[in-house]
Amino acid sequence: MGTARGPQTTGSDERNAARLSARRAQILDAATSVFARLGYHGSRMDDIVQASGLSKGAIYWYFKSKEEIAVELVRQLLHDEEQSLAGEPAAGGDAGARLSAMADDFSRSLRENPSRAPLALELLSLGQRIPAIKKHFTDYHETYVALLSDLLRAASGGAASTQQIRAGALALAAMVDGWALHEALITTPSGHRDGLGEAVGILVAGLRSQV
Amino acid sequence: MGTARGPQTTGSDERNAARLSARRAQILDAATSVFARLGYHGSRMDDIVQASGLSKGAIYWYFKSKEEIAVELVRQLLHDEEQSLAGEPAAGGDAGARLSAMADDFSRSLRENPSRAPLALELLSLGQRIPAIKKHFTDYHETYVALLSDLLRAASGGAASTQQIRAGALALAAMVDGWALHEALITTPSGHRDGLGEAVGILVAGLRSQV
Amino acid sequence: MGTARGPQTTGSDERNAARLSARRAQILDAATSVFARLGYHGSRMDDIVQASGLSKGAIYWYFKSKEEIAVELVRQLLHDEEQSLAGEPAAGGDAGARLSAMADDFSRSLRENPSRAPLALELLSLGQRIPAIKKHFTDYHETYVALLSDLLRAASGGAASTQQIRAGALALAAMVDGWALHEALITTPSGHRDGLGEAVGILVAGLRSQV
Amino acid sequence: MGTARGPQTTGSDERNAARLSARRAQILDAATSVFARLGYHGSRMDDIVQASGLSKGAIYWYFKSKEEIAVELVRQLLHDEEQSLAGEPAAGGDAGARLSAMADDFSRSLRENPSRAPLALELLSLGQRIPAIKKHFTDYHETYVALLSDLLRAASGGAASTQQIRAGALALAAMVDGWALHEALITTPSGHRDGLGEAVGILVAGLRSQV
DNA sequence: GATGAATGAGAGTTCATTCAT
DNA sequence: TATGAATGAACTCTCATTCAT
Repeated sequence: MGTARGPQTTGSDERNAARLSARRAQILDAATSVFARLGYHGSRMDDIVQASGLSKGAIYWYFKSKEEIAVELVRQLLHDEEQSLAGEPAAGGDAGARLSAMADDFSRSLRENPSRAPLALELLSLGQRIPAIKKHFTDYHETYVALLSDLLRAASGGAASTQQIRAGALALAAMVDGWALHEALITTPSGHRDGLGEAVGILVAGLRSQV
Repeated sequence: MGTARGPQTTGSDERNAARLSARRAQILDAATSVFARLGYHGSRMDDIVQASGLSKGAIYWYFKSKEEIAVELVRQLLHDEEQSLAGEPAAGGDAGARLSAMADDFSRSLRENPSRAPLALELLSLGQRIPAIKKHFTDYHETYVALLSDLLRAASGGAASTQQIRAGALALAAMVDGWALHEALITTPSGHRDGLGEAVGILVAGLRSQV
Repeated sequence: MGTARGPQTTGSDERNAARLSARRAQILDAATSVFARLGYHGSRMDDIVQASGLSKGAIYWYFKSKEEIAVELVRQLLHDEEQSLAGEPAAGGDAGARLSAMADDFSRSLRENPSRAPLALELLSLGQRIPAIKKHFTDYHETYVALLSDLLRAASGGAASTQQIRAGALALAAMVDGWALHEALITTPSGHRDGLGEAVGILVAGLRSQV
Repeated sequence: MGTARGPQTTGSDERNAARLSARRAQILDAATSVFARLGYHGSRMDDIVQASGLSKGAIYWYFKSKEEIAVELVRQLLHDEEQSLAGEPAAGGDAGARLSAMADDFSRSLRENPSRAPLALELLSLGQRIPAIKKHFTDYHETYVALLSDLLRAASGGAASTQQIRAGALALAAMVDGWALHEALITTPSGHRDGLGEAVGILVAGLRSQV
């Protein structure tokens, strides 16, 4: 009688599961481009409907609200980010060089995907009102800072104190997010590309020089 | 003369000018606290009405739209910020120490005024859809980076190249804004207060150590 | 497909088309009575909502604005009017008698539908600010004058010049609309019903008597 | 103590009376042009304020509401009209010719003062919701029809019945107002100027030809 | 008398969400 | 499952009117 209120896992063979995640991905893709273009508050559900090629009802079948779409979007973006972070330390080699490389990678990805920074800023500011989003960012931040700490410790060659390592890691994390923020918001004719890796190098050198 | 829309500048003696700016300040103060608490999109004009103690009509007498309030708010905040920046270089002394001091000041002000970072993040993200706001941030950024460059040049004792100086200044600016962003968004039980000044010191040391 | 705004024409079988025009008719009927009663500017969307038995959202699903409702109302009223005009000349017989009959019909319809003249006046005056409405009236007027010219030519038995025919047709059209206007606006205790047909007869006689 | 609620006649010497009517005229002039341009509902009190060169308070000192301005405007326009009508019959001569002349005068005045017809239509439609305006139009109409009846009686040379005279007069009045209405609303490339006088001539001829 | 800042009820419109089919 | 028509609370902004000065 009653119609269930979301995607059914009951009696779900693999077909169902596949469709389910395909649909959700379809919706999240649409939301990604729409949010990046119009911002969360500037986007109407109808925009997502149109961009996804699905119907309004379908959207609400797979997500219970606009907010839930944003939350899931953040979860997925940060999950992917953590995945690629997880691959990082596996690669051996000079820690300082790896930090610089990570910075350059990040810098390049901002340039290659121009909607990334704007979207991130949009979602970041959403975090202030949506606890689930805030939690995801906080969790990711923790992981990220831990990784940076490890790399900084290795890169500083034992010259820096634990407190300095922590300060450096927090500063690096802030620098990276701040860089993205400026990328999204500041229009510079000259452009400030490619300086991030260099800055990381300088900071590492500073840590190393501590007596 | 005719009363068209908004406060009259015609025949304005000092009384009028005083009332005008008092009213605008009253409204901007209200908007500041409301935006900080609820966010721009979460704030209704009625919230500002209530917080200001004025009537709806009065708000629209002094500002033509909600957006204009936000723009003026940003303009004023950044104007004040530039003013206090302008006082900085006047003080002589060690440039490196001054940079650290600025960082600590900033860090402390975030702590003492807990709504500052959230409000900033909110307004920052507005900049993506409101060109006038974006322009204000861009202009401020330019000034800020120029100041940081001067200080870094002095602090590095000639050891760093122009390019390194620039990268460092951009990195510092990013670090500061990113720090505020994390302050607004990341809930850490331990807290990461007071690390900013230290991080700046490390970065300066790094610049100095460049051969 | 996407649900953007307004009823879908995509995949519309007859059911859909039927519902669509039923709903629009429902809204236009409501608007007709509300506009007649309160005038366009005196009517609130909520009045139409209430009169239609639909919700506010439904109204805006079928019409994008209050103005569009008025435009469509005019379009439909004049379309119907043209339809009944089109039937006129088909009937043979004495042209003069037919003109008088048309006048009497018009006169009677004003009496039988007391809200017709007030509504017409309301919409007429809207035409001054809404170009689409003005266009509809202009087009209708052209058709109407052409028909009157044909009838007058036939009725005058060749006695009148082309210029006189045209002047007479314009005068007749003006007389008819002016009659409605007075019906809507002038409160005469005696009433001036039934004089229109007679007046038309006099004018025709005048045309015939031209040497 | 208490401030009176309108222009004072107390202690009024002629100076006061003169100022009073000058001010009211100033306001009515402004309202005339503003209403003609924007329509009654499209005009804001601020528009009248601006056009009059007075202050908002002054407007409300001389008129108690926007509606009262419209009412007084109609009263004055129709009063002037009646005045010039009153001069008409004084001039002797052929009644038919005089009717045609009146029509031509009217036609010319519409052409020379292009805002007249639009303004009239606007005020006419206001009459439907503002009883005082309706009353003014009704009274004027009565006077006008009486005059037309007199002229038609004289012009018809006794050939027409009282009923025919009355129908003719009502028809003429309708024709004239309808003509103005079309002037305001219908955009014809060819233009239909100068046909009104001719049409009146035809109608008179028709009355004369009645046996 | 005159000014224009201030009021606040209410207008048209939007849009996240629901639900009959 | 899927659709898109329907809902209605809530929004920003307007503007006739008032009143302290």
